[in-house]
Amino acid sequence: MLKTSLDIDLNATPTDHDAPAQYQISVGDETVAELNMMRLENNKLREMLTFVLGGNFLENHVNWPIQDPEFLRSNPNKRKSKERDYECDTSESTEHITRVCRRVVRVDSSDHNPMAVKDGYKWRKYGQKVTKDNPSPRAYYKCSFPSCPAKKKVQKSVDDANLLVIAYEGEHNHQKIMGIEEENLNSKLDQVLVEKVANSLRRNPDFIQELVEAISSKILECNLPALQ
DNA sequence: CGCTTTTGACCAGCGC
DNA sequence: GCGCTGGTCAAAAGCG
Repeated sequence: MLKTSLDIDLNATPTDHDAPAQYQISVGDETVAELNMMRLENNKLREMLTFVLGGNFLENHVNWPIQDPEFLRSNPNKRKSKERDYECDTSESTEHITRVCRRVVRVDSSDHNPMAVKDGYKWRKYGQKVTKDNPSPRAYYKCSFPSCPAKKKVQKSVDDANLLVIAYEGEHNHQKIMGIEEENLNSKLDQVLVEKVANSLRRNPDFIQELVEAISSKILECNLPALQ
């Protein structure tokens, strides 16, 4: 039976890809040399993929909301009993309730400016306070748009200084001010980056050759048991 | 000059 | 009532 899927284990060491004892077959010296060459090329390809997929290459281009233990701890708003915390809840209620939507944003350790986190709106800082449960000061922002009630609170996470905890309160009564252009620009920059890398790899005959040989050797490797 | 940031003072809710 | 705490105000300073 032929295998049609191709699985590449990037975490595996080169020896992991050596054929298990039950799959080993006797071949001539010339074929053994070719297989060794393929293994070397496979290793090269594996290193290239590890470089592209690993580290901060992709991570630095993404800010993603994640679950943070700090969010899961209850943090009741003691001041105003009518306000209730929502985790991005969009449910309707007849009672006027200020909606609070929290998110955690991972920021680069070299850039701790909360305003570096672009969310599409223009904010004006109106206060800062050191809270009891967190040594990092909490900053208070209001939306700069006239008569817009939206606010946000920004504070570093207790557990990880590279995490910013942002609590949005209230809803914007206007369209995004400046973020649309920036988000489009970032998206276009990412697309351009991906296209450049892809074009660069496509133009590199060595890469194409290595890719073809790696895939063919992998297919060969997978088919060997079936041929037995 | 206009806008933003900083920062101390003030206000209000809650627990004891 | 009092103290603690979080949230807001507003004047001064900073910046482009």
